[in-house]
Amino acid sequence: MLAPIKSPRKREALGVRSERRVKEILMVARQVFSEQGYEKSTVLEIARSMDVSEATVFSYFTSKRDLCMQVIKVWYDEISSELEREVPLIIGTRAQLHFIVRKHLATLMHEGTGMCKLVLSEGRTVDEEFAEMQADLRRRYTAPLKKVFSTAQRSGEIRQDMPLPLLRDLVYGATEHVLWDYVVTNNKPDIDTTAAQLTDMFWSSLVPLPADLKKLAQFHVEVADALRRLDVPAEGNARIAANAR
Amino acid sequence: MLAPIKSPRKREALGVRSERRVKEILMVARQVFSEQGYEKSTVLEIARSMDVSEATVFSYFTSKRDLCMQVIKVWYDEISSELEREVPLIIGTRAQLHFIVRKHLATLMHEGTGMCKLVLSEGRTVDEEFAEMQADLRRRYTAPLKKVFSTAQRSGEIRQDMPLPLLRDLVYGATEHVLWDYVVTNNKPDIDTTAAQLTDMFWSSLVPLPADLKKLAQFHVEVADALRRLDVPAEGNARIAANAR
Amino acid sequence: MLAPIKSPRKREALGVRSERRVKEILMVARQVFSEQGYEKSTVLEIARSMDVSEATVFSYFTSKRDLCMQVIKVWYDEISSELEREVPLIIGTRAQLHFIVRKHLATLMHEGTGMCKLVLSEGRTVDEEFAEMQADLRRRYTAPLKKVFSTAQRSGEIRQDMPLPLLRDLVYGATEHVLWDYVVTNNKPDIDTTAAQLTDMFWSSLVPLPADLKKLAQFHVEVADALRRLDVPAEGNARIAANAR
Amino acid sequence: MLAPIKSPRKREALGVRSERRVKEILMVARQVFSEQGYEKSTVLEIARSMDVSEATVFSYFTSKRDLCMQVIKVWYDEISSELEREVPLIIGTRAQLHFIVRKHLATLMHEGTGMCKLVLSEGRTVDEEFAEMQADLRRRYTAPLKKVFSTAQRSGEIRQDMPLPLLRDLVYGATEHVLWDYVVTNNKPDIDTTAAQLTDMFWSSLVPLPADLKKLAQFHVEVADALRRLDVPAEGNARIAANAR
DNA sequence: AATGAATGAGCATTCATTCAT
DNA sequence: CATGAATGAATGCTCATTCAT
Repeated sequence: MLAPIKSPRKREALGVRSERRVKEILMVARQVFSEQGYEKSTVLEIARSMDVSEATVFSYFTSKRDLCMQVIKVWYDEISSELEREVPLIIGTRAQLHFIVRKHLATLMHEGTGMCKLVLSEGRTVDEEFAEMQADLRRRYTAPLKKVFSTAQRSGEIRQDMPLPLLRDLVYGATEHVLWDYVVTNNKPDIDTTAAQLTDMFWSSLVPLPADLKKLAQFHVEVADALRRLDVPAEGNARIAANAR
Repeated sequence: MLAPIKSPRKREALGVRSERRVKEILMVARQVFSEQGYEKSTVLEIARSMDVSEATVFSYFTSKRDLCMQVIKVWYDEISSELEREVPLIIGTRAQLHFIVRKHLATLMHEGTGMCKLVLSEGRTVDEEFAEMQADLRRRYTAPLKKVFSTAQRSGEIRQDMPLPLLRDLVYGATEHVLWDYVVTNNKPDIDTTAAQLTDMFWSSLVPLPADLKKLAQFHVEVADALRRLDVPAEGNARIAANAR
Repeated sequence: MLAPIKSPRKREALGVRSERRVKEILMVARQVFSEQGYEKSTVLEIARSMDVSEATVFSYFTSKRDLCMQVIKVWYDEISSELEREVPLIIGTRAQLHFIVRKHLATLMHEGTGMCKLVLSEGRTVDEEFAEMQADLRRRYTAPLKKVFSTAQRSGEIRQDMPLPLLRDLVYGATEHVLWDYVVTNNKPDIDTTAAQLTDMFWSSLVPLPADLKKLAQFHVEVADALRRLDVPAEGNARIAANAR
Repeated sequence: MLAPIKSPRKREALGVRSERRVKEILMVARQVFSEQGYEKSTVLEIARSMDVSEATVFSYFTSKRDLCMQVIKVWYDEISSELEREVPLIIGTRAQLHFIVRKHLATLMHEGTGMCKLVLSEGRTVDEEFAEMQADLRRRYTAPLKKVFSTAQRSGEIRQDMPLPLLRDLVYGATEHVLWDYVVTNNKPDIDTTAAQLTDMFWSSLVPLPADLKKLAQFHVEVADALRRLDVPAEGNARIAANAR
């Protein structure tokens, strides 16, 4: 099932000079793709941006899609490596979660809305052929968080009644939604604040609620509800609720 | 005398037959767009799928983009209407949240991965010109949840220290990430289970965690007392655990 | 060789009401064609301008080209009729020439650059099939001038050593070139002045120069030339030349 | 960041091979355009006529209109250059006029009715965007005649009571009307005869008609006298006819 | 190693024209 | 008589991709 990669003979014999070229092209391509999006970018434009002919680009990458995927791959590889190196240095599940969330936000926002779009949206469109590669990249990228979570689950630090993928969806979904908001509205949120708030909420979701507290909270909700139904302003309750964090 | 915008063929005063046609085209277009994505779909294919000429399609919609936007708009309008009608019938914030999450999951998964892709990914790509319309649709669509949350915040039922947009990002982000997982892996998760789990986690994030749990206990005692005075037997024993952050 | 006119059965049985319709359409079409030019005009626009469907237009005219040709024909017929009626009322060859030139200028400039363009340029483009009709219209249109000239030639009032068509080319060519200038630059020249000037020049060309005067003029030219070659400023000659009308 | 105008493929740094191609395309395009007219010609046909793909043509010219304009421009440039070089070599205003008229006739008739149509009719239609360029070409093309006339006017050799543009309209208008006749009737007139006749008529229009012919006679007498004093025998008998308006 | 040149395959969009009702 | 609806047939233009040099 592996995409039958048209083995580019040329790629084999790449010397040092060539490696540099590849990186150069990837850099420019990242720039162009993230500015215009995949469909609107043209190989010509990429080539021209580095004073090279289209043909040259095609001698290093088999296709436009290939090039785009490499761009995305580079991005994922970079941040994945960093995560793999840095996360283990953090102590404490919550702190690790916070670190990952913050990093995700920060990295994607760093280059403006461009990479956001590319990784979050365009990357998704670019064809089935690369679906597997995408999945692999994504898997590696989310592995650190997954590891954090599975360890924490095993130790009972976080709730065990939720499937791991769902926890991942919670974290990345919410975080990326924030990023997408940024893309659409172009309002750059404060990274630190947002990361803290997100982590806070995630943590609330993750932490195992002791049965009693849970019951208590539920009770609180129900009473408040009942009061509301009686048209009695539940001022008192509201005040109780208003002092968290 | 300014360049007279050549209005598309007819479009006004649609007869009954025409209305049917419009709907027919929208249906087929939804199908095609959701299967292939916007860029890879061609108007020709849409036309052929309904044994009609390309020109016919263009006599009902001014452009390919117009058509696609209408498709997306119809989808949003439908589900938005339903939400606006149904959510108020639900009693209780948590139940409303659950309803919305479940509905979101169910609706988008209902037609296979197609509409997921279209709404979640393509919908995001299709051009600046429609950005505003997209935003409007989205705004209306998320309005019910927003209202639920803002009401609940005002009453103190959910925490007030989180900005509304972030709460929305939490809910829609996580939910849509689950959906996207479905798109990528093609593993359809169980809707009810997932909705329940997500809601559970969201609720944990949303519920106000009183910093001073003693206050909560005190509240319990007082309410129990009050109830006793009303001859209503109160249940629930408040043993307080101290692990909330 | 006559263009096999697709006999429009409909046209035969046209009642009075229909005649009115035909005229109505022709009016609107003239408007549209002259504003936008043939290629850029659409039947749809013409139809809409009179709140009728495209199909209706086509039930009165076999094709867009037909319609355009009718528009041009109407224009030619109108002005031809007028010329045929009015020219004979004028007395004197020169006055008749002046009248025709002035009328040509005035009529074509009357409706702005639109009809100029249509009659002078678009009319020429619209297809070989109608070439003959065009030629006929043109022939009838130029007939009055031709008659004036042939009469004057026979009587010896104007020179007989020039072929009639060339005289016609002289008059219409120059006049229409003036009109075209107007189309291009959009500077409307004064009709009376221009007509007078053109007629003046035409008349000089037409009038038979008595051999002696001709020789004299030629002599004048040669002497002036010779003087110039000697670098002697021919002030005297210039002064002599400067007092004509 | 303004919408970056996607420059057409190459176009800069044309190699030797390319230059040849450009000329080749221009030649074929001239052929096609002049045979069919702008609107009816298709780039495809031009491409096929030279066994090249449509895309190739578009890689040398940004658009169909661009191509057509280049064709027209080349024609104008060629003849303009020739005129600029040749006219100054001619001695005598009348001879220069004759030369220009003859050249205009000859050049346009040389390639059959094709270039006539293109330059005389299509050239006028092809869009506002190129209006200015057209005007420039035309200006340069008519400049030699204009110069001849303005010099002759200043020296008093031709009448000064007519605006230069009108003189130009007279000459080019009549000449082009002759050409258009050729286009319509396909009867090729004899170039030399026609040029001579036209020039003759033009000259009659241009020559200053002294209001007081006596002055002219007097001038003749004086010059004759002067000549006699130089022992140069003067010919020409001044018998003055009185029919100049 | 680099590229100039060429192109195949598309693709959205327009409109005159037809015809059943 | 009028027309709503449908469409066939073009057409200009774009770009990823190939390949000889």
